[in-house]
Order: sequence, then structure tokens, then C-alpha cells
Amino acid sequence: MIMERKRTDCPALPPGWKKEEVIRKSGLSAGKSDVYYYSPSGKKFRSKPQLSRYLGNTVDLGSFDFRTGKMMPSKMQKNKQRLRIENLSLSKGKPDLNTALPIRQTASIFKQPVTKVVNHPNNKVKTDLQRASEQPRQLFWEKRLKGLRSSDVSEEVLKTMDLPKGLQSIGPDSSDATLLSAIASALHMSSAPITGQTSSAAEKNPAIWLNTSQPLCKAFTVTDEDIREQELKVRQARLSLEEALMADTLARAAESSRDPEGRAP
DNA sequence: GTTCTCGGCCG
DNA sequence: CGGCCGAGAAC
Repeated sequence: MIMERKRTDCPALPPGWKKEEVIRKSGLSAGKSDVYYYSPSGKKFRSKPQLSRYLGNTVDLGSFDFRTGKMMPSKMQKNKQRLRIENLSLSKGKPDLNTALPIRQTASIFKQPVTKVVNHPNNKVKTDLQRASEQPRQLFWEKRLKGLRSSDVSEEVLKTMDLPKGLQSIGPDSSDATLLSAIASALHMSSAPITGQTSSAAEKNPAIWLNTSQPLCKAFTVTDEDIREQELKVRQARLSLEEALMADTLARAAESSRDPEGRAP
């Protein structure tokens, strides 16, 4: 006989999360119970720290009671929250691949808040304010953009752009798709000029010499011809937009003259 | 191999 | 005492 264990919804967590309570039925601890949570994707969580690591900043678990599954406002505890530098040691234990990787649980390429501890009462090291204003980032974080493609509303993958020959990638993954993503991200994330990696040392050993505020591509020069080509493209795009808008206007005018009340279908 | 279960450490 | 996680048992 199959004992259906009930996984109940957990309102304190994002939609789709389930909670389960299992009673121990033998041994010295018989009668005690263990509580588990299941993510929408089905991954099992058996402790609050594990859950916390996975949810990151998306949910504040500060007052979340793991056993009951409810927020307990009374438990207004001190800032136990800390950025964990985990798996730094070459410890014998196998890394928890599912929860410990420093990867965001989102596909967004745009800026998002990150909790960063920049000071500590006992820390005598001076803080570098210039650096502190930056968000921490992985060295070759662009690699995670691999495989991301733009698509339209019907989920069709759009034709990708061709990059000028002058653009060349640097680093562990030098595919064109990643380069395109890296440059697009750079344009989104900063208003500073995008120059690429200007140090020639970066080409030989990017792990050491990478300028992290620039995308993973070699320095490039924009020629007058590049600019003229781009101007032409923009002009053509504007022309076809104008054409489309005009056609639309004419179509609407024709429509309303035939049907002045303009009912919706 | 993965999942389940209980022991036991540690705060 | 209870949360958390290791590790043996079970599958």
C-alpha cells in the first residue's frame, strides 16, 4: 500500500512551494517529526539555511519559521544575514551543486540589488569606496549568457545579429553569441563608453588582466565606414517604420469611414 | 545510482 | 530541546 504523504501549499512562500511533515516512526526519536519543503521544480529542502541559500534575496526568510511554515513577526532577530563565502575551502565534502553555486536564480541581464557587506566592527581593513560602489560579479559571468536568445511573442527565436569583423572575443568561451550578449549587457549596464579590453595582457591571460568593467572582447576601433553603414541602417529602419505607420493610418481611416462606430470583434 | 530515514552533534 | 545535516538503510 502506498502511503500518500501530503504536501501542503505554503502561503508564506512563493506560489508552487509545498511543505511536508514526516513523523518518525521508529528508533529513539520515534514521534519526532521532520519538515521538508519542495520548490516548484520539485527540489527538496530540509533546512532553513538550505532554503535561504536557494531563495537568496528574493524572499526575506528572517521571520520565517521553518517548522510551521509561517512568518513569525515576533522573531525579529538581529541581522544574522551575511554574505556567505562558501565552498572556498578545498574541503573533502562534495559541494552542493544545486544550491551553492554563486549563480542568480534569474535569467535577467539587467542590474539587480545584491546584499554586500562592506564593513564589520572588527574589520580594520580600509574600505575602498571606489570599489565598494560596484556590485560584485564573477570574472567570466558572461559565460552564463550562453544560449540565451531573443524571441518574439510567439516564442520564435529571432534571427541573431551579425557582428562586425573587428569585434573579437576574449576568454574561456569565444562564441559569437556570447560576445553579442556580453556587449548588449555592457550597453545596458553602464553609460560609460564600451571600449573592450584595451590591455594586450588581457588577451594572453584574461583571468588575471581582465578589466571587469568592460565586455569580453578585444579593443576595437570604429571606422568612418562603420559609422556610415550604421547611419544607413538607421535611416532605412526609419523609412520602413514611417511606411508601416502610414499604411496603418490609411488602413484605420478606411476602416472608420466604412464603419464609423468602430466596434471591437 | 537516488531517496528515505534516524542518529547525533552542537548551539 | 530542536534545528540541521551526515550517513547508513532502503530502493
